[in-house]
Amino acid sequence: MDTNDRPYSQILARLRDAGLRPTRQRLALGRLLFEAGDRHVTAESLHEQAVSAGASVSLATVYNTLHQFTKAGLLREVVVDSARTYFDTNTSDHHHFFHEEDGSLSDISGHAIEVTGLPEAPAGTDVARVDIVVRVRSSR
Amino acid sequence: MDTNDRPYSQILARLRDAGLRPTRQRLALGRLLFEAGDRHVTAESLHEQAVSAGASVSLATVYNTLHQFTKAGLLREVVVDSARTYFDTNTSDHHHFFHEEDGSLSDISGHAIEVTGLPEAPAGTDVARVDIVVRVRSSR
DNA sequence: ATTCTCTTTAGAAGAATTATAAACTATTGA
DNA sequence: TCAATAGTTTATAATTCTTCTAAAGAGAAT
Ligand SMILES: [Mn+2]
Ligand SMILES: [Mn+2]
Ligand SMILES: [Zn+2]
Ligand SMILES: [Zn+2]
Repeated sequence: MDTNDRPYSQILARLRDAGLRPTRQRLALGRLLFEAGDRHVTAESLHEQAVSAGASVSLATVYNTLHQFTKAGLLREVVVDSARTYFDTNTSDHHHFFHEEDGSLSDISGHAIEVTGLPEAPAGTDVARVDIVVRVRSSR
Repeated sequence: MDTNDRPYSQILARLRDAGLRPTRQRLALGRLLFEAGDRHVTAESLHEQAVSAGASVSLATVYNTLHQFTKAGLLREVVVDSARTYFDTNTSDHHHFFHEEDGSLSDISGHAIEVTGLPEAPAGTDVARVDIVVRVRSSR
């Protein structure tokens, strides 16, 4: 009943709502993902963090969990690099700065953004999403 | 001196300007890429097309050539799918519709597009490019 | 022609991701 | 409580895309 119970129970509730059993692994990954504000992770980076935080979880489970969380709407995928998949804990409408040099992402709120001049979607198709990626590099 | 000489010599000139020897393989790939209007290819798709057009070229050479052409400014990469790399013969400022179902791309001219509300690039960085991907799906 | 440099290629290797199937664990309900 | 059940984890193999290696081949220069 101390203040540390809240995060746990929030994550428990998220797992419950998603129909996922609150296993040791999912709780550990859920805490890493959702207790620290918005995050952009790859399977490898989250696995490393979990292991170095003392959680015993396999890379296969990290992949499974990221995909399950994504299907449950707790995460979304961000495509910015054809070499690896990023997962984003911010599921609201937003866009990204992508640092090509170190592979890091930062959010651009979707509220202020407006795109004008887009043609209609090709005949027979509907727009699923509009993604904007601003690729940046260190100046000098 | 017939009309078929023009495309060849255009591609020869492009290779020459890029400092690339006009080998049988580069000419064949260059013709497939540049004689048919704007194209979006993957290494695999271009290799298949080359082979079925009777050109004898290895997949490794297709990868090499796509990267060399990109470095020379004849192609650009488009990141829309974390599973494979697309190369685009349209090197002008433009954006894309991406059909997630069949992996096809189509161009959105950059001229008409305007994005408002973008924050400044993070401190110490410069914008290298802004990419807009409109993900579409078949309606119904 | 000879030589030099660049290019191609088969095959190995690398990296990210997914599949398999056996061991494990949470949940259920006797 | 305690099986029985269904869901989960994981080591390991497999897959896919891409890059590397090093030897053979081909264009360019002399
Ligand atoms: Mn995936
Ligand atoms: Mn590449
Ligand atoms: Zn984000
Ligand atoms: Zn294009």
